[in-house]
Amino acid sequence: MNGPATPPESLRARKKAHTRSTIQAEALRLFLSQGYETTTVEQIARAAGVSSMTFFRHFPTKESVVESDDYDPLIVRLIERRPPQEHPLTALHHALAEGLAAVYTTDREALLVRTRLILRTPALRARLRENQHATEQMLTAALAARSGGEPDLSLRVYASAALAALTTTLAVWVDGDGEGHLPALVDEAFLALCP
Amino acid sequence: MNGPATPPESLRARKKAHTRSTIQAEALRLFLSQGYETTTVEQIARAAGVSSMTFFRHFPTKESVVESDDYDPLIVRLIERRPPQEHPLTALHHALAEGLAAVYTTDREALLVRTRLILRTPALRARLRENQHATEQMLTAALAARSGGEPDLSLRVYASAALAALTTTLAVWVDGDGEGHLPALVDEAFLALCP
DNA sequence: CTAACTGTTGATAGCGACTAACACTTGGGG
DNA sequence: CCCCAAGTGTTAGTCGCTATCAACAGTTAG
Repeated sequence: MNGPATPPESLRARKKAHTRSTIQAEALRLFLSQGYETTTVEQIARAAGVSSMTFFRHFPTKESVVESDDYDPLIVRLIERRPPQEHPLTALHHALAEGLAAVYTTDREALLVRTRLILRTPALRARLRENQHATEQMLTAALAARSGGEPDLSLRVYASAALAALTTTLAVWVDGDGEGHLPALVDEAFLALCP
Repeated sequence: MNGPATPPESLRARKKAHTRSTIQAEALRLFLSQGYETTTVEQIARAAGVSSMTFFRHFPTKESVVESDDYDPLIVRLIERRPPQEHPLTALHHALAEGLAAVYTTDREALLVRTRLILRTPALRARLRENQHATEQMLTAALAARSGGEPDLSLRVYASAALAALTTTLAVWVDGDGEGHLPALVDEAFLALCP
């Protein structure tokens, strides 16, 4: 049942991956050049040389085409690596800062462009918050596992507040057109939250 | 331009208000009995004895029919009443707690039912988060006005973190089917955030 | 090497949220 | 009493998204 009869190197898989990335690239290009709302799925599909049907076969919704890859597992691992007696907010601070720093140093420009698009498009912003809801529960679980306690109200508050602080920091960074040093802004945000 | 030629007591205005509240009531009833996604605007309109067009004349979207009335002005006023030297998070804590307590004591059951519906419906949750984005900016501005400072990163972090904590508290309250004492939960949440 | 199998795609049809254009009814003011 | 405008219904349309069916190409078994 689960045995992959087609190894990931097969021609079929490569073709599929190519179609997918073409759609994603064309979508981003169109969104940035003419706006998200005014771009139709039909246009994206045409630009990628496929039919609208194929678009939805690769992406469940129009919004999902611009979603970031899942950093959740990375963050969870970073949290579990923090010392157990460390305050939850401090642990979140360091784990999130570390994870973001990795993206910042390698993909700064892409991060700026995509974050700007997301934060300035209501539909994408809503989707982002929805993803954060899932991330929040992962963070809560990771915090509970680290300290050996239960995922109670305080841990959930820490997780949601930390994500809110991170998003706000990204918003400030984008508002300043990426002028400031993002890691420093993150530190400033968490410094305010847990002095 | 803005002069209300028709006083709010006119028959026309009363009819309009009546239609609006009928739509809202029927929508809520249908959402609770058969779910949000599976309820169509057409059904709501029929149940309210109007056409689908009329629905959209009163509410811009299907989601907006279940939106809470705007508590933002109330909260802003409560914030401005806090002593200027008080820590921003503490000021937000008391202002939000006070505002919520008013609703809690008078409309506890309605608050529970509506919050449950919103938090368990992805589309409504997204809309809630989108509203919070606007609320966040109002809170930031109110904090800045109170302290006479600028709406900088730290104030924005406080506002977003406080709203996240409040939402998380409501989620925990709803998960426990409204068993706990909501104001106590709010205090517990903010106690964790600013000890 | 061929035949059966499986995954990717396209065309068509359709639903539901939402909008625009036009005509009709009705309450309110002169 | 009559004209205006607010409120509504009808119709037709766009767009996101889904379901169904058929065609075709890559993969694998015999």
